Amino acid sequence: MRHKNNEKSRKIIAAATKIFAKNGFYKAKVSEIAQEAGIADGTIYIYFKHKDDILIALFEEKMKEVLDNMKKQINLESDPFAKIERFAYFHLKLIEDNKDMAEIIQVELRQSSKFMKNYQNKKFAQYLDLIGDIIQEGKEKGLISQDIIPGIAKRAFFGALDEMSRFWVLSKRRKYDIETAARQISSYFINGIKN
Amino acid sequence: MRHKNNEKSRKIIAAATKIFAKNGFYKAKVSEIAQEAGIADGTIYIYFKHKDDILIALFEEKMKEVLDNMKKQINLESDPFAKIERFAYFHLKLIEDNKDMAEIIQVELRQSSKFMKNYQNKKFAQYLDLIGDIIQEGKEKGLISQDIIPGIAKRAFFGALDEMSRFWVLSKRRKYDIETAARQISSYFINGIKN
DNA sequence: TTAAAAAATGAACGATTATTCATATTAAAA
DNA sequence: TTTTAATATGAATAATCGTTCATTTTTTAA
Repeated sequence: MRHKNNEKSRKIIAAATKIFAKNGFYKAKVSEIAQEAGIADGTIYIYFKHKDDILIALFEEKMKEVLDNMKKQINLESDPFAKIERFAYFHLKLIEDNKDMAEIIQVELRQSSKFMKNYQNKKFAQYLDLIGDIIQEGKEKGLISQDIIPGIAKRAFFGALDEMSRFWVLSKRRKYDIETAARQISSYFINGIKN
Repeated sequence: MRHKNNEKSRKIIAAATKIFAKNGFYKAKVSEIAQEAGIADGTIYIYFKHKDDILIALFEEKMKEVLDNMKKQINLESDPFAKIERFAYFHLKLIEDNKDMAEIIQVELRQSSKFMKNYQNKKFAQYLDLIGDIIQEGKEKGLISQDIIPGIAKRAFFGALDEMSRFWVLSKRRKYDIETAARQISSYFINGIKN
C-alpha cells in the first residue's frame, strides 16, 4: 500500500469536480460523489473530514496545476507584452479544456471567502500576481506607463478574461474563438497601458 | 388595502437582501428572513411560492433599479468616451452604496444560470448592452477602431469593473478609492480601443 | 498460514429546514 | 354591529442528507 491514499483522494476529487460542476456545491450530495467515484459513502469520510474539505482540496489541487502551467507558459516569452498575450490565450484555453473545473472556479470560488471563512485563497492571489509581476516588469523596462497601478491593472485584466470565460461556461455554444478573444482582450489592455 | 401587497413583498425582499448577503442563498433560512422582516414564517409563502422565488424577485427589482439609474447617468454625456468613464464610476459607486446587493449579485448571480435554469437574466444582458451600444456608437463616429468586436469588448470592460468590485466586496477595507479605480480602468479601456 | 492492522462498507441516526395548514386576527362590506 | 373575506400566524410535518460506526473485507507483517 504505497500511495494508495493519494490515489483515492484524487479519485474522490475527480468525482467531486464532476458533481459540483453539475449543480453547484450545495446541491451536490456526498452520496452522488461516492457513486461517481465508485466507492461507499462512508469511505469519503476516511479521506475528508467534511464535505467542505473536498471543495478546499479540489481548489488546492487544481489551482496548483493551473499556476504551475501558467508560470511555464509565461516564461517562454521575455517581452512583457508577449507574456500578457500568452497569459490571455492560455487562460482561455484552460477554461475550454477543463469545463468542469472552470465551472466550479467560476461559481464556487466566488463564494469561497464566505463559505470557507478561514481559508485564504493564496493560490488565486498568486495567480493574479503573475499578471502584477509582468506589469511591474514592464514599468521597470519603461514599456508601461508609470501611472499604471499594478494592483488595479492586474484585476482589470484578469476580470476581462474571467468575464469572457463565464460567458463561455454558461452559454451553450461559443460565439468567438479563443484566439480571437485572447488577441482582442490582450490588445485592448496592452494598448491601454503602454507608454 | 391598496398596495399593501407590494409593500410587504418589498419588505421581504429587503430582509432577504440582508440575509442572503450574510451567508449566501443556501445557508439563509426562510425563518431568518421572516424574523428580519418582522413577520411569521408562513407569511412569506403568501407572497412567494418558494425560497427560490425570493431570489428571482430580488434580482428583478434591484436590476431594474440599477439599469434605470445607469441609463440616466450615461445620457448625461454625449461623448462615447465620457460615457464609458461615467459608467465605470457609477458602477463602482453603486457597489459601494449597496454592499449587500452587490454581494448577492457578485455571488448568487453567478449561480443563476445553474440555479434558475429557466430564468433568463435579461436585465443583466441589457446592462451589458449599455456598454455594447456605447462602443457601437463610438465605432460609427470613427472614434473607436473598426477592429473592436463589441461583444467581446463589452464583456472585457464589465469584467474589469466587476473584478474590482469583487475585490472590494470580499475584502474588509478598500485599498483604492473609487475615483482612482474608475479612472484607471476606463483609461486602460479607452486607450485600448480608440482609433 | 495466521494474526493484526488498515481500509472499506452502507444501513441507521440525528439534525436541519422548507413548506403546509388549521386556527386566529384584522379589514372590508353589508 | 354582524358577516364575510383577506391576511397572518407558527407549530407540526415530511423530506433530505451529512455523518457515524459496528461490521466486513483486504492488506501487511510475523
